[in-house]
Amino acid sequence: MSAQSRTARPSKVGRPRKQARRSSQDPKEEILEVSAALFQEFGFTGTTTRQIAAAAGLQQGSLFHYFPRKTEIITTLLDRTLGQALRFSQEKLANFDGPIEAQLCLLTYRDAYAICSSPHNLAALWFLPEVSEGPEFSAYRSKREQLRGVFASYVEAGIEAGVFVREDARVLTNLVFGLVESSIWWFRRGQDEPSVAAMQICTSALRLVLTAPDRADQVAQDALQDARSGGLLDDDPRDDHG
Amino acid sequence: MSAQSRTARPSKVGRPRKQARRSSQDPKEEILEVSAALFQEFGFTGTTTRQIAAAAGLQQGSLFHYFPRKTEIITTLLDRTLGQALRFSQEKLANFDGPIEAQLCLLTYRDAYAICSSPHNLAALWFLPEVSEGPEFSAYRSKREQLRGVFASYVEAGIEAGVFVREDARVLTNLVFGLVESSIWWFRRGQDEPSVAAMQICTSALRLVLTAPDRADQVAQDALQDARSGGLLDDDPRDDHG
DNA sequence: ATTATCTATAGATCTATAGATAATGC
DNA sequence: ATTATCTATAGATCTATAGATAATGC
Repeated sequence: MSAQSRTARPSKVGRPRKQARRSSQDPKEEILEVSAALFQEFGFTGTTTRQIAAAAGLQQGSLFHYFPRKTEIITTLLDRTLGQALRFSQEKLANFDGPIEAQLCLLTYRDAYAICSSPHNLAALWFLPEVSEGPEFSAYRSKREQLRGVFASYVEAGIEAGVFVREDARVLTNLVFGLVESSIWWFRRGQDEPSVAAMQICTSALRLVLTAPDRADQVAQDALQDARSGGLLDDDPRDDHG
Repeated sequence: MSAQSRTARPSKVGRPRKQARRSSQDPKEEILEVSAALFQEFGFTGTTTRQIAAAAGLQQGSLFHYFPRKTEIITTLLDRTLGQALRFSQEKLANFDGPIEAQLCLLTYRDAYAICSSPHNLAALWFLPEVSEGPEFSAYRSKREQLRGVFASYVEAGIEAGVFVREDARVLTNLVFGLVESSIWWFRRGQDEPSVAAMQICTSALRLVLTAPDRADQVAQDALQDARSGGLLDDDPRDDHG
């Protein structure tokens, strides 16, 4: 999380590795990266510390120099996934005074973009059974529920204003949230373009909620142009939702 | 799968259990049920045969009388999840000659209903990392891809006919499929009503794809009424998609 | 002296098997 | 005799720790 922990620093001190390093990355970062990939392939319990160590180029026991327990690897990853998304909605979006449909558009765009542009599909970690059910992760889950709550508040405001369809707000929120998160499963990293996918998702979300759904395309285009010229989408949204 | 395997038959023969049975269900069924629940809580690798046995009221070793290996428990469950959904689209829906939007409506309704009405949220098993990535499950995955293919063919036909929006067919398919499957994560068994949720989902799907999205509600209502009077939705869609 | 690694291993699992046991059925 | 169960255990893990080792830095 700290700026320092992300920088590459191939330390010279310490006993040399059995197998020479290939990557000149911070070992801790490398462990996190390979773990993210392995967790998605084998699950959390299904991934062994031996596998992680091998993928990161260490011996099994050496892993514990960086993470005292296996669980801390995944909690570190989870910690990184929602911070910016929440900050965006609370700091930037809250001060953006466009119509409610433009606000929901930006929220969905931003979140979808974050999911799609994250290099290791970190958002998928929330769907690991251990994470979505285990008591040791409930603090992380409530952070995610907070994000869903932001979606809910915008959906409710839109219904209230008569701009969104008068349907069950909870279901409507979940459909929008589900639409955004579906990109976790179909977006192809390296082949698809995050900004294109995010635009398709945000337009689709508007078609779902607007009482005048044919306006969706226009609303989405205008909202994004507005936001861009207002500097609302300036910062790189990477390392956001995952 | 066979009719017989689902019937309750509390056998009198054999050594009595250490803990007397509570349920008078077929033990094999009981094992499948508790396993489904445990897999969702702890994952496949994260669920031990000891946990399963305990939940089913047996000793750990006795489990292997019913399933020679742990993997066969989950493959049996997966086997049950897509059969009817595929059969519906291939046999019934293929012979239904309504407009393309009505056909997609019925497909989404039927699939969403199956997901929501399944007692143990079996559709969630597809999202277990071991299942969605492991080579030993690729045969099961391709069955699921077949279902996605059915969705794709309807979406493509609708675009071709000019009734659906001219967007990337692959993305549009995935958004619709994602919308349907999102119910896996938000539908509350026992609280929400499957038919209500399925109707909301199918209407929303139409709003996503139709060039005239304001027609969505009307199209969905008409399509379902038509299908019901035509006997298309007669059979109980339980034990379908999961 | 400090650090990053290695090696070896304790202790706790976990799956699956072998063989005993206690019912019913014939 | 057949069946469904139990008990005990082999063999293969898996996480985490302890202590040795091989670098750099002072």
